[in-house]
Parts: sequence; C-alpha cells; structure tokens
Amino acid sequence: MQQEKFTGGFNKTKRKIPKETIDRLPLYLRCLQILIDEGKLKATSQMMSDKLHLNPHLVRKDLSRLGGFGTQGVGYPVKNLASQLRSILQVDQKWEIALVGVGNIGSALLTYQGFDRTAFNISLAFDEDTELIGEMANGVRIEHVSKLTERVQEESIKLGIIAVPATSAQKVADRLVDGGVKGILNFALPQITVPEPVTLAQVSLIKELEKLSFYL
Amino acid sequence: MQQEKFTGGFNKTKRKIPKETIDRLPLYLRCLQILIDEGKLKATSQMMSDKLHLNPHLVRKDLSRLGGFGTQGVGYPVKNLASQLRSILQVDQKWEIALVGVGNIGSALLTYQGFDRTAFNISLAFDEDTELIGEMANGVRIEHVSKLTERVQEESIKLGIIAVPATSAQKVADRLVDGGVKGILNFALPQITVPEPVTLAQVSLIKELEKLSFYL
DNA sequence: CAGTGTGAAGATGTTCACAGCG
DNA sequence: CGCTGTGAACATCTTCACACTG
Repeated sequence: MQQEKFTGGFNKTKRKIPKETIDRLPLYLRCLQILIDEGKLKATSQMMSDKLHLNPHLVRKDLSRLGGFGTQGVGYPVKNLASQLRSILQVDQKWEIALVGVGNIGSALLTYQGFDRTAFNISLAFDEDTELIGEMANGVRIEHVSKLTERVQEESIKLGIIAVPATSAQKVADRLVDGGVKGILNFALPQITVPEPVTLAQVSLIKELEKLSFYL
Repeated sequence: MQQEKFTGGFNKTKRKIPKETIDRLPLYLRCLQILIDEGKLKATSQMMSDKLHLNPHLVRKDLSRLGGFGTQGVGYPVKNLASQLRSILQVDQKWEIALVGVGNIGSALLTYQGFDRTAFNISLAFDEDTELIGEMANGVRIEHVSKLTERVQEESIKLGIIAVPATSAQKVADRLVDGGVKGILNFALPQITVPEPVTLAQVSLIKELEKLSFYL
C-alpha cells in the first residue's frame, strides 16, 4: 500500500521488478529450501508452482525478470537459485533489528525462536515503562525509548519493528528514521508515514481479521 | 496471494468488488472513526485520501463500487458511511475466534487488549503442551488440540488463528476446517492450503522483513 | 524433447476528466 | 459551485503461446 509511494528510488536493476514479484521472492526461497532439504538438485517451474499454488508461467516470468537462472530443458539448479534469491533479497547477511515496545507482542517477538535460521536478529529493545528498563530478555537489555535515536545510530541499525500503542507509533517511527533506520515494520494500528527513502511494512492483525470477516 | 484462489464463491453483490478495494475497506473504516471522534459530520474523498495517502479518485471509485453513499457537492456522511462499511465487512457483530498454539505469539494474542473495541474476541484456545492445559489466560481456558474440531463445532466458531510451529500448521488448519471454520489467519511460516470455501490470510513476520531487506 | 525465456494478448486495477446533481 | 459518480484512457500484472536451446 504505502510502499508504492517509495519505490521511486530504485537503481536500474531493481527498477523493473514489480512489487508483486518481490512479494513472491520469499516464497520461492522457502520453497527452494524445502527442495534442498529433500536432496533435490534441480527444480522446474512446475514443481515450484505446485507447491506455492500459482501459475508455472508466473514463476518463470518472475525468475526470468531476475536474470534467468534456469537451464532450458532441465530446470533451475536449486542451490544456485536459492543463493541468487538470497543475494537479491539481501538476506545473505545478518541484519540487526531495533524493537520498540516490549508489551505483549514486543516480548513475544523478543523471545521468538523463529529468527534463528534467518537473516534477522533483534539486538536492541526499547520501552517507555521504567519498570522494564534494564531487564534482559533473550540476551537483549531493554533500554528507555529516550535513547532510541542515539543507540540506533551508534549500532548502525537499518531495520526497526514498532510494537507500541497506536498513540506513540508515529513518534517512534520518526525517531527510528532520525537514527538512520531504512525499513520499518509496524504492528501498531494507525497508518504511519515515513519520509521517501524509508520503506514501511504494515502488519495489522485487526485488518486481516476484518478482511476474513468480509469473506465469511 | 492464496486468497485469489478462493474468491470464486461470491454472491452477485460481492462479485465485482476487487480484492484491493476490500483491502482498503478497513483503512477507510479506521479513518472514518477518527473523523467521528473529531466530531466531523461529513467527509470528502479528499479528506480521506489525505489521511490514507492515496488518490481521491480511488477513494471515490471504491466507495461508489460499494453503492455510492455520498452526496454530490457535499461529501460522505461519516457516521452512516462507517456503519455501511461495518455492515459490508460484517464487523457489525461479534465474531468469536479459536486460537491454536499458545506459545510466544499465541499468548501475546490472548492477552492482547487491542481486540476490545473490535468485532473480534478469542473465546477458545488450544495447545499441544499438557503443561498448559487447564490454565486460564485472559478468561479463556486452554484446552488440548485433540478437542479442537469438536469444540469449534460446538461453539459454531467461524474464525481461527494458527500460531503453532511450522510442522503442525497444516494439520491444525485441517482440523479447524473440519470443525466448520470459514476463515483462517495463519502466523506459521509454511504456505498452508484450505479447501475452496474457506478463506486464508497469511501473516509472516519473516516474509515482511525479507521484503524490507530487499528495499534497503 | 522437455522445460526455460519472452513478446503479445488478456485481465485487473488505477487515474483521469468531466458530466451530473444537490 | 463543489464534490460525487463513472465511462474511458492508462498502467500494471498475469497468462498464454511458442520460439529456442541444452
């Protein structure tokens, strides 16, 4: 949604890749990881589209848009393709994340084990509640939000997660941006705004439920 | 993504409303609630598009597709429009939800206060861990997953949230569907599948982060 | 000859321009 | 006169058909 506004700053390589394709890249990657685990060496667009319930033509078009890593008559070399995708998504390196808001959702994210095999790791955590400050959660010390901009800058953090109540979400986003954060994942309800080069992803539980409710 | 596959079963009214429009409905609704709180009686497409950072033409097209609730030369009556949207989204009634998996994310959702002013409420919770069974969390007693299908059916639950590890996600989805659930929100990583009339919404933290990482 | 890569056709969604109405 | 509602132009994404190649 929001994201479209900010896709203007691409370099030539990324310029012509539709955001829908980017959306599917993580799916392809996960699919390939499964195939690797199964010991497969080659994958066809058909195999992948079966697993992901989409059209094989779309898989081929997507992959060809990224540079065409397949061999005609054979398919795609799974390991190689996976590392190409990781490189395109820039998940071939670790990204440290600043988490703001250690309430219900925030602390669930802090203790979440699912980051382990991924490119992501929460290394800073902030909250407003002085009771929480100094506490350790999963190896991370909770700091006061007033230190946010400063600490994010010190640690050169590029990604932030906002899990604070609606009222302070925008303020937190501004501080993250001030600290040099380039991508923000927002769990808070309100539609927040970020300046041009920063990318925003909104995840709203209520919104998803409302959509499901429509389709009932 | 997945959802497209299952939009085939619409009645005439819903048939021609693009899913992108449905996607924006919750945003319009939230925007209207803010305007109501501000004491506004009328809203123009311009006002709404400003708040939501989208094109006023799009707002008008969306709303006209739903039936055209505006007055020419004036705008839309906020209260009336809001209740129309609530009715279309079917959030003018309470929906009880079955939560499966009371781990990090699951228990965060159970204690989440954000449901309070919404149409949603978690009234059943299930886990595999026998240690957790019988415990109360936010007024909900945690039951064993083996009872899932039965209990969901008893309570005529129509919505389910899956917050279990990847390996059991599909099994849980099947049981929810067997119990008569019509919409599923899945927090687990794998792309699960549901039969035709059931709607699926995937929320994947890792996927969102991977997309952000691309845009960095 | 099996399966990729891709130009062209088709579908879907967004923006525009302006008619129409309170 | 202002703002909605909407057909038409435009942009974007997906599907198709088939040429091409290892």
